[in-house]
Amino acid sequence: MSRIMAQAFDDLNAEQRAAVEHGLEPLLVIAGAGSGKTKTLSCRVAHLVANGADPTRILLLTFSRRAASEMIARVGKVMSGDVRIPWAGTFHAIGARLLRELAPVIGIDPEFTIHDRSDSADLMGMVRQELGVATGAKRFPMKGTCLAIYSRVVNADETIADALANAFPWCREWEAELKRLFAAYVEAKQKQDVLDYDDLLWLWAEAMQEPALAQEVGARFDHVMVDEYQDTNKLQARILLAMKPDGRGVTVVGDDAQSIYSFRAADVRNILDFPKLFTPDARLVTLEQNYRSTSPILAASNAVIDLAKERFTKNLRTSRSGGAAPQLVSVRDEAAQAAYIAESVLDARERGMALTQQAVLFRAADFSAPVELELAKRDIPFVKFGGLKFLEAAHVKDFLAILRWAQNGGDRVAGFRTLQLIPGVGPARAARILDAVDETGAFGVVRNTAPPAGASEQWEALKDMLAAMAKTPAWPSDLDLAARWYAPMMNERYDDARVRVGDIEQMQRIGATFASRTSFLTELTLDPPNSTSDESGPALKDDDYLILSTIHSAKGQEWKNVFVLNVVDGCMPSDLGAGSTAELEEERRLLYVAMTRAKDELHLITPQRFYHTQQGKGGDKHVYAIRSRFLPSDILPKFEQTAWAPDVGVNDARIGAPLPKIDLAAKARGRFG
DNA sequence: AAGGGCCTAATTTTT
DNA sequence: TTAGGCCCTT
Repeated sequence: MSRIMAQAFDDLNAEQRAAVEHGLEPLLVIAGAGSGKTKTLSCRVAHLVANGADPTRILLLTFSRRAASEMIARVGKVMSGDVRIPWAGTFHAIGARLLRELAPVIGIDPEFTIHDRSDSADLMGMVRQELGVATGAKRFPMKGTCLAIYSRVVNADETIADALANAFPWCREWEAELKRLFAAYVEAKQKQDVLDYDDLLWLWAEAMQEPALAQEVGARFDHVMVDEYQDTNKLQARILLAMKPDGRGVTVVGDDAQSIYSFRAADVRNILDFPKLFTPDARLVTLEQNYRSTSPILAASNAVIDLAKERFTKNLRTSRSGGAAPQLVSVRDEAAQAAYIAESVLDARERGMALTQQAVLFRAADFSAPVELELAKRDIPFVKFGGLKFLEAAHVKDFLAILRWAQNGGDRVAGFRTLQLIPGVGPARAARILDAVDETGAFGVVRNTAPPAGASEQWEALKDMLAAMAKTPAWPSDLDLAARWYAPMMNERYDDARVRVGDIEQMQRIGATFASRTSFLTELTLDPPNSTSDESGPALKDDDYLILSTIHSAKGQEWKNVFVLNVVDGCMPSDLGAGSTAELEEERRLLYVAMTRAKDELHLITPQRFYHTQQGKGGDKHVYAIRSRFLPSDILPKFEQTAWAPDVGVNDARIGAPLPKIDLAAKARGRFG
């Protein structure tokens, strides 16, 4: 046993040690925020390996990509030398890997392409159009909504009727049409050798219904560990149980107080009901000692989660006494909020706290826009996580579509997009061309099609490019071929082509690090660049930078100094999430997750007014916001309430104006009563 | 059949 | 504000 490992083991508390040293029987670890969950899990892996377990026969499943990389890094750190866990990743990534391997047995093409959310929505849109379901007088759900419903049906293992009733009640009248639509969507995917995210789980689960396959796959792994189990859905639970019916070697870890993904059909019952799945019950170990936050921060967080309707875990305790109470900061508006953050961050920096030890968290990705502006103005470097935009940009999608279509000529979404880049080719002609695709793929069909009038040059170029790509799958030179073909079209289409060219170059750089076209396209879909720093290159990585993150993306992370934006009703809870009780409770847990990220200092910020976005420059139309309902007055003593205003001056006439007196309580009653 | 222009409705969180 | 859908012109 290495010294690092011995050290890590010595630091374990009794509960952590129990989890680490537990044997083969099924094990559930309820691990509260900051209770050393990752440490416990990685020590358990190290302990198993030290006692003779084969690392290649351990399967580590996580919910998010970020959790996966964190876990892999920690396991590597705790274990001596260069022990690697080759089977570690998200459910989706592991699913993709297994399915490529199992493809011949389960009747799918091993070269399948994976569609991301927007590709899937596009295909759904095409099918929706063909089926003509949307022609009536009443509005049929939009393509994105259709996909969301489909996804719910698959992930929650529900019927369409139940999914509609549970999550999309306003679409209930369309049940029959949706059923037809989904049937056609599934057929389209199969015809095109395309899988969507849901297929990665569903096909895996279905393959495991075949006992021989389940036995074969299950027997590959002596240990299966699942992190963030509270965020798994019914389908994922089904996969786990099919692989390990008796639960031997299974460890699941999670915290029901941090369940925040029910919009993705995550079902907290998975973790709550886990022990009873087995006879005898699975062993339950509870970690309630928090090592992260100071006691005032933890007390405030506990107070927030205490108000939850339903609780299964007890309050956390900490030994980190002392420290300041969390701040509840009232500011005039979002601009002042941004200024407050910039100044506080710099102030903390002066006190010796690195920017990477500080984070700004928010409910929705665009809340951070004013903060980003302010930070840019003051030259404070930052990296933003969540709200991924890079792959959503039209030019990036175009570029990837070219590569995808070359890879899989049957991929209609990719072909449709690529073909329409050519002047004179619209939806109808593109569809006609795609209908003629056979086993000769994209190159074959282009070769056999007459060029559209007036675009023979581009058509020839397309043919040459596809020919070159088809000849020898030469990676990464395919990237250059695609970029060179696309460049003139980008200039035609976009006024800001110069900026976009930079993105394409970035894609080329990223792509060049992959071994093959297949692995590039697969990885990019399953693990898209999730921070804006990924765009601006690795240079920033060495520097000190502030973290901006959605709360969802912040899960599992911790920082010394945490700012939470817009802790007002309408933002937290989000107006959109305040419908049902269940949604509201999830919003509450979201605030809890945000607060428990903080180690030493925590600031909840409440801007008093939000300006209307549709108005001229000097416009003063605004609405008043009230403190989040998750912070009722009786828990306010857990906070230090302050008001903050920026120094007067600097070309903003609004700053420094006297505040009007308003009855916010009355406003609140009027708004929701 | 393509493409531009206008109107309308939706608007979060992630694999 | 913007993305998507629909209609009208070329």
